Amino acid sequence: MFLGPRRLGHMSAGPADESERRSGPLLQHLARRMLLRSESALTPLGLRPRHLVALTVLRDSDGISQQGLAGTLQIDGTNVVGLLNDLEAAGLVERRRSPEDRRRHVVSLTMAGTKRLREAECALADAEDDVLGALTPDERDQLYDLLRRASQGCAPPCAGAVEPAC
Amino acid sequence: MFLGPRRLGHMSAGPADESERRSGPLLQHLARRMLLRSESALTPLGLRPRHLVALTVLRDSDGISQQGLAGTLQIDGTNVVGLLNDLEAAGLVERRRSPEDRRRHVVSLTMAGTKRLREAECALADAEDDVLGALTPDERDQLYDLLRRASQGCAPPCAGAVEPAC
DNA sequence: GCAGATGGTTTGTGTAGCACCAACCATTTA
DNA sequence: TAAATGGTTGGTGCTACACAAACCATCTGC
Repeated sequence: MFLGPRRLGHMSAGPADESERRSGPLLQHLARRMLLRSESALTPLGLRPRHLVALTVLRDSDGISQQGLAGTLQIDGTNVVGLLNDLEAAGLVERRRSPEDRRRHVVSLTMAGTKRLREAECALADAEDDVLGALTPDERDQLYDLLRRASQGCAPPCAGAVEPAC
Repeated sequence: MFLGPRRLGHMSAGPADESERRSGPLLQHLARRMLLRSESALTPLGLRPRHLVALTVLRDSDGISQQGLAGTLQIDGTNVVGLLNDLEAAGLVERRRSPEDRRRHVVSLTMAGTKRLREAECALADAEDDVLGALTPDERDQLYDLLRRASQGCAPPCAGAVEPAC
């Protein structure tokens, strides 16, 4: 395919120049399409897409506090409680009190959680084929790496911090 | 469905070596982070993130029917009506009756819509810096291209674009 | 021509996933 | 000991949808 990115031409195929190539809307679009397909694929596993997001984040931030998780997921702390209640009731995550500060809960994946996450990822194969069908396997791999790096990049510095200045 | 194991990696964290590298949850995670930041950035332009998604899709599928748009955005037709009402009231899109089938509305960006979309994309710069800060400019470019290609590839078959390439 | 299907619109109802508030306990810090 | 903090619970409200019903204009097949 000739996909001439960022060439200013007569036809308005895409953003006019390179300064406006924003991933945000595309991210949202594809995420929605993926979300809809994920729901049905995850139902047999007793999970919802947001649970999977949490598990995925937890795999990369094991031992995070609930506040840290709230910061990474960018959802209110009270909703994190409910989310973790679900996951803990299913035996997929574990809340232990932090030895350093016994007010804190240290959240981590259990064996069952790791296993379930892997199963869920397998179950998402069809959804991904559907939504990312236009990409070659190699490109999907590339995409995954980029998303993962971006995702990790926005967690560690402020994962457990209270400072909103990051 | 038989899924062979992927190639072995040396990465420590993340999916186990043979695990499936699914972009879905990451996509959703990053889309949410982007969404939250986009909202405030778009408010001064009188737009909401979903409007921007629609405009972005329209730029690539100009002359699509409302049903086609509903299919691409994967939202119910009745909600497309409301979405387009917003955008048309703002003068950003245009609904014309299709000459071939006068039941249809052919939707396209107006000049103002194209311009506003570009402005919005500029306004999203900060949000993107924030969410994709871990990626180099080059990688962001790469990401954009992948997302865009995936997004274009998942248009419903013969959705009714101007150029019926199929 | 006519019946039925189709594209779009309106209205109205329901729901999921959140935010946000207030009260509370356990614990840490000043 | 008082105040701040991490987490929990219960409650309210909002937004972005899905979904259904009724409707008009138009197209299609007989």
